[in-house]
Amino acid sequence: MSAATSENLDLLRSELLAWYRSAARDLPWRRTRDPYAIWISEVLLQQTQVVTGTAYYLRFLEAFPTVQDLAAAPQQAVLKAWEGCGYYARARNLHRAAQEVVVRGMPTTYEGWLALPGVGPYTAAAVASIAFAEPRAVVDGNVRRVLGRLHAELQPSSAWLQARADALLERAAPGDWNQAVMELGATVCTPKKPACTACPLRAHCAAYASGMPERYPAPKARAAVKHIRAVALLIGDAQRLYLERRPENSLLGGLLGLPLEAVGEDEAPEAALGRLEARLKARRLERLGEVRHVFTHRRLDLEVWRAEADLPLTVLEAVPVARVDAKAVALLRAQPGLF
DNA sequence: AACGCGGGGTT
DNA sequence: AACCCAGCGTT
Repeated sequence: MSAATSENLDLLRSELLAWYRSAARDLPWRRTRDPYAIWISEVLLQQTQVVTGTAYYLRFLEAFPTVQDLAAAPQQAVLKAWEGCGYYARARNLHRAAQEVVVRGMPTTYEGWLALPGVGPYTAAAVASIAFAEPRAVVDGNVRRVLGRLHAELQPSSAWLQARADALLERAAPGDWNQAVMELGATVCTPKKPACTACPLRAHCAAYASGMPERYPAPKARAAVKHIRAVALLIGDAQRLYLERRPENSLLGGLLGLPLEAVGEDEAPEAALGRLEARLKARRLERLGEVRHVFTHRRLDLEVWRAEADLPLTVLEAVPVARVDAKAVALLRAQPGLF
């Protein structure tokens, strides 16, 4: 009954592939063989669910149909196309990588892809297998769950996972195989209430045999969400605002956004507000309100003030703006009698 | 090895 | 509110 017995491997592979070929969702990146398009899809889907990533994929490819288009675009335009999708370092790395590809040519191997910025083991294996039929096993969150359950492993290490994935890989059809395992994890072998009765692998699955498939693998421990406070100044109006580039290695680093000042532990917001005014030579007008925004790893309570200062304004529509900034700007539009 | 990173979906 | 999502780069 275990997937570890080698006599079952051929059967397991053919059963999963047959299931995939009949049950696979019709996703846009499965309708192309263009390595560029497949690469874009894989980067977009890093820590982003398929349903969300699909819209961005179509929008991004429309804006930048070829790697030459992407390489030639200003970084600002690339970030604009990425707006709202999060993890903006992905967009910056993608842009840099496109410029490398235009100079040196598109990689055709796992090692070649791995050398590009923003391409790690997962993405390199995905592109190499799907676009170039190289036998490389992917390991992502879906694969982790499927393999963890197949072997009833509570805490699969990344080395263990890669070894199991390598051993299972259908080398004759690596692209379909990799997608098949992920598809199973996304649609059948789900985190909660897995649809084991619909699973082509249940006869091989140790977690299913245990009667409690949901227990495998155990949830990863997560860091507690930190609560932080900051003040922001809105200088300008809802169309044109003063924005500054946040330092790299900070929250929303490298992105244009409202000028912010962190409120220290045991500090009054007033103190941070004073620092912000001094730095920008700005004068506060009125307090517009407070915005609460939850990131993955922290919760930001942002006190928003309208202010005046002699600073260059940016047309908001032309630049990418993170959600938390958009929320703050929305306070302007909600303010009665201002405009 | 652990942490930081954004937003959104599901339960 | 907890947990997860077609991870990667930095430290």
